[in-house]
Amino acid sequence: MPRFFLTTAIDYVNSRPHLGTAYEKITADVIARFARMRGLDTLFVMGNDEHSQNVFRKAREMGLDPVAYCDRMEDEFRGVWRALDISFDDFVRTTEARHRVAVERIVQRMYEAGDVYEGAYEGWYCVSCEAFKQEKDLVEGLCPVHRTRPEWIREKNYFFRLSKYTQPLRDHFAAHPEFLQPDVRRNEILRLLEGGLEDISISRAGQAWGIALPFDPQSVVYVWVDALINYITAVGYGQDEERFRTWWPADLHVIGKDITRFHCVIWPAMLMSAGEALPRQVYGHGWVHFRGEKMSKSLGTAVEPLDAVGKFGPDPLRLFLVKEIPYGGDGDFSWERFEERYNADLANNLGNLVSRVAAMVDRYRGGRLQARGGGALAGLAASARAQALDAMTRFALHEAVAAAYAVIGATNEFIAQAEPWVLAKSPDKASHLDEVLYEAAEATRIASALLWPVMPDSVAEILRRLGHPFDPRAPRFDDTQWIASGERHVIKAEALWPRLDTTGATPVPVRTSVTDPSTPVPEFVPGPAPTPASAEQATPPAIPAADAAAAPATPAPAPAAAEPQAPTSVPADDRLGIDEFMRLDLRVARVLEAERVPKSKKLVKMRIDVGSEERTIVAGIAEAYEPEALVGRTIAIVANLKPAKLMGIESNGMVLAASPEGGKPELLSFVDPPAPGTRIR
RNA sequence: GCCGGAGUAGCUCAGCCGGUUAGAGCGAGCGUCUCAUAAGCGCUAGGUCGGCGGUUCGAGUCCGCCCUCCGGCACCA
Repeated sequence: MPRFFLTTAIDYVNSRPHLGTAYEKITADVIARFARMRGLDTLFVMGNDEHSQNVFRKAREMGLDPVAYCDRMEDEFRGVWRALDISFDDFVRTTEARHRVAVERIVQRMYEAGDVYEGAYEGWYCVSCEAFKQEKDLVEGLCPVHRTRPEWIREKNYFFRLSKYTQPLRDHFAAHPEFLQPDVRRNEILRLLEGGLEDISISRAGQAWGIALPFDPQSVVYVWVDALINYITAVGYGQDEERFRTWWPADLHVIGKDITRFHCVIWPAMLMSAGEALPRQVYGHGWVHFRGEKMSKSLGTAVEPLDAVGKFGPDPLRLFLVKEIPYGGDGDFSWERFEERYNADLANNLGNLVSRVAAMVDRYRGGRLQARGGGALAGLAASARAQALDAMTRFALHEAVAAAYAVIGATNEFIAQAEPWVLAKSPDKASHLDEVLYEAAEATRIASALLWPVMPDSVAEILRRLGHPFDPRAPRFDDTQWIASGERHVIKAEALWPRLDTTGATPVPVRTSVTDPSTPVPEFVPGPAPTPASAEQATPPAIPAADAAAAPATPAPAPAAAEPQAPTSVPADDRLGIDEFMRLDLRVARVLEAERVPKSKKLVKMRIDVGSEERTIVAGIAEAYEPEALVGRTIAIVANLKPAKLMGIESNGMVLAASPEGGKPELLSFVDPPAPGTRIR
């Protein structure tokens, strides 16, 4: 039997699952279920990413053994996946023994291939980001993302010769245009490859939480690298050769668009180095925004999927996410929109159709129907079936759903035209009524069956009512064909999806989840599988030796920015002493001249008066301020910063401005401007 | 700034290799049946297809320039 092996990104355990994470799992689940329907021997794997320093820390804070903490989180994740009806077959935890074996094996192979070499790294390291920072990445000596002081570390690192695989990767992309989809993401990677790749660090020294390098037990595999390997762990790499040969390479890695680089550059290069085949395809889905905004836990907009699921079960949410968001692009979720779609798609259309068909068959024929060939609707159902199949092979999940809905709409029209209630009044139309009823029922059944991968539970119920249930454990795509023989016993039952009152008079049962204040916001969320919604505009932390080209390929803990920690809740041990604060030389300054830095988007070069002297300072505020408007203005600066070059201009100091997440900076200003040079403290 | 994508009815979007009166769904308005969850069905949107110019017998549909938005990268010290 043909096989189909797909995976989703594994999740960073410190960050609870939310709508964005759920979206990835749901769409992957739809793909997996469809594959099973088509008779493919399907293996669908997910998992948790646990070897993060933050996980270790968090566990300690809670007074737990790290593994015990991860056990707890696993339960939580599994609980959510269960509630969402995600049919994964295996769940890989990176702390499992089988994963350690796989990691050791592939790293050893890479080492033996001569692709791993020893080097030293010295520099800043932000524990929260779990990434190296270059001096230029720091703001006021702090990690720009976490506002925490990075550690200066000096350690032995092992590097992977990623550079060596630049050309092989280019060739692979050229030979396999389908390797990375959708095209937008593919273009980005192609461009990255054009620029060439740099080697990357794949280890950390002096840490216990992680998997030791087989050739140097003092070092641990860098968490991002560790995480990617889960895909082969799942199929027995290093443990069960036969199983591995049976399933690898994976047919599809479903991931968020922010981590395409890891999956389309680093991961394939690792596999090439180890002499293994590359996954056939990687699909980078988009984000699910909330009311047009990126989701943010601290803003209370990280929608808890369970909120929707709690009231309606998983299917309405699953349908919404799959039907409303063209797969591959970003989408938007709002409760208003959700309710609108619920009423239109489920209550008014599919649900009502099932009700009216069942009611008529029950009333006019005692629930009995004789199967027979169909008319125009049968033709439409057949073409919808073909369209759905075609759409699914392109991962155009929304199109597949639309095809099924075309049949639902047509069936409603058909009923209105045929007017079974009129036929029922004339005994001589009995035969015609039989035909009409069956045609409507069968078209409804087919449309529903096509939706099974999206709404497995609801569809199973619909099929039961329509008298031709299929085994939910072994649904068959063949069942979406018109059945012309046999007898049906149709069951009339209560409404599947009662209409929601959206007039506003009645509070809707669903609500927006606001992060439970008692739940500490995770410090940070790296992990190879940052959830889409949480991966906002984070700055990819650089891996040592990696800059220009490689930096982008660096495991960018995008989520960092996604979880803007409540600014007030600074961990106690990260607070500063007054002496430390006093080291900052904050001064009042006056802008003498200001001009935009040519060819830059946000830089403004200013000549400022700091009382004792004049100096040049460059600030990234061009998007918020016109240079002319700055002249004469009194601002606040950090005066004792080391000089830095920006676009070739040396900047001596930094202007202070409020910088909202994703918004424009607002300069600090004074109601009654003090003299330039005045100390601020 | 560079690269890529997008800009079509109130909303969300289809419109392939250029060709009759530019479409769908939702919302809204009107009408209507009554099997059904006050659901369904029908009709209604007169939209400069972002703007300007060009190619062509003919252009949302191709070319050039411009504007706006999004994403990635390059500078947010």
